[in-house]
Amino acid sequence: MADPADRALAALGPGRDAAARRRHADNLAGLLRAMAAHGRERDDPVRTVPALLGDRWSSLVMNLLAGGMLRHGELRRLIGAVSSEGGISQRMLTLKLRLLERDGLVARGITAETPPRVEYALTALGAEAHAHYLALLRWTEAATPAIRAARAAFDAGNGPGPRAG
Amino acid sequence: MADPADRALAALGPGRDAAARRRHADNLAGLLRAMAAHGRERDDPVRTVPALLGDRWSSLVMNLLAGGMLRHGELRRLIGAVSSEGGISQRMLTLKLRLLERDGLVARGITAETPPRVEYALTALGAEAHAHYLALLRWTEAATPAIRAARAAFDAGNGPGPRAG
DNA sequence: CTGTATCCAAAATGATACTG
DNA sequence: CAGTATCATTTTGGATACAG
Repeated sequence: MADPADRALAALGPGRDAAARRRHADNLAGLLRAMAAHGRERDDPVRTVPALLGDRWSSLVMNLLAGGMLRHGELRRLIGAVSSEGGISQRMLTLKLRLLERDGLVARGITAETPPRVEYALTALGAEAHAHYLALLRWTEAATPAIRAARAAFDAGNGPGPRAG
Repeated sequence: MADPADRALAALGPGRDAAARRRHADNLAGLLRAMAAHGRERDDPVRTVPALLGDRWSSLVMNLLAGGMLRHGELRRLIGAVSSEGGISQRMLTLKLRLLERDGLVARGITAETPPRVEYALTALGAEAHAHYLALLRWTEAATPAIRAARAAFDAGNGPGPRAG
C-alpha cells in the first residue's frame, strides 16, 4: 500500500471493478517507472524532443536540413518560401538552431573557405528524430479525413454548454 | 522556372553545387506538395496532432486513458499523482479533453446509471496516435544518453558569443 | 552574413470564483 | 462532480536596432 502506484490508484473512484483497477494499476506502474527512470524536469529529453515536433519551426528546420546542409540565411529564406504563414524571425531561427544544436540533432560548422560560411546540417541523431516526425506526419495525413469528420460532428451536434451525452 | 519549388530554390546561395541543388529541389518539391495537399492553417491536423505530443498534458491524458476509461476528477487526481510538477488545473483538463474529443481521439460518454457519470475513453484513432507517441518516447529514452552528452559538450565548449567553429 | 539585445504582442497555463 | 468565466502569470514568438 506504500508503493507509488498504489497511492496513485487511490485517485480512482469507488465505481471501478477489479479488472479495471488492475488495468489502471499496471498502466500507472509503467508510467511511474518511466518517470522515475528519466527525470520529470522541464528540459528532460523525454519532454523536449516530443515538444520539438509540436513547436512551430523545429520540425520544418529539420525537414529542410534533410535536403542537405544550409546556411542561416538560406534556411530563413526557404522557410519564408515554404511556410506561407509568414517567415520565421531571425531571432527565432537562431534560438531553434541553438536548441537543436545543443541536443545534438543539428551540427553547426564553419567552412574553411574565404570568406568563411556558417553551415548547419542534420546529425545522425537528428535524422533519426526527423524520421519519427515523418512517420507521425504520414499517419496524420492518413488520419486527416477521420479527424476532419470528427471535428465536423463535434462542431455540429455538440455545441457549448453542458451536453447531455 | 515558374513552379514553386524553383522559386523557393532561388533562396539558395550561389555556393551550391549541382548535386546539392538537385537534392534540395527534390526535398522542397516534396514539402511544397505536402503543404498544398493539406492546409497550412494553424488548426490543420498535420499541425495540431504533432502539437498534441509536444504539449504539456495531452499525451499524459492519452497515456492514462490507455489504461481504461476515467472520469474528469479521476484524471485530474491521477495527473497530480503522476506528473509531480504540479497537477493540471481543472480548466486546462477540460480544455485538453475538449480538443482531444473534437479531433476524435477521445470519446466522452455519460453512463446510464444514477447518478450519471461522465467518462472519457480513448477512441481507436486516439489509441493509434498514442502508439506513435509511445514509439517516439521509446526512441527518446534510448537517445537520452547521447542527447545529454551533446548538451554537456555544448554547454562546456561552446559558450555564447560568436564561436569560432 | 551571423548573431545578440531589447522591447512588445500573442498564446498557453494556472488560480479562483462561480453555475447547474 | 463537471464545467464555465475571469484574471494573472508564464512562455513563445516577432520587430527592431545593433555588433562583429
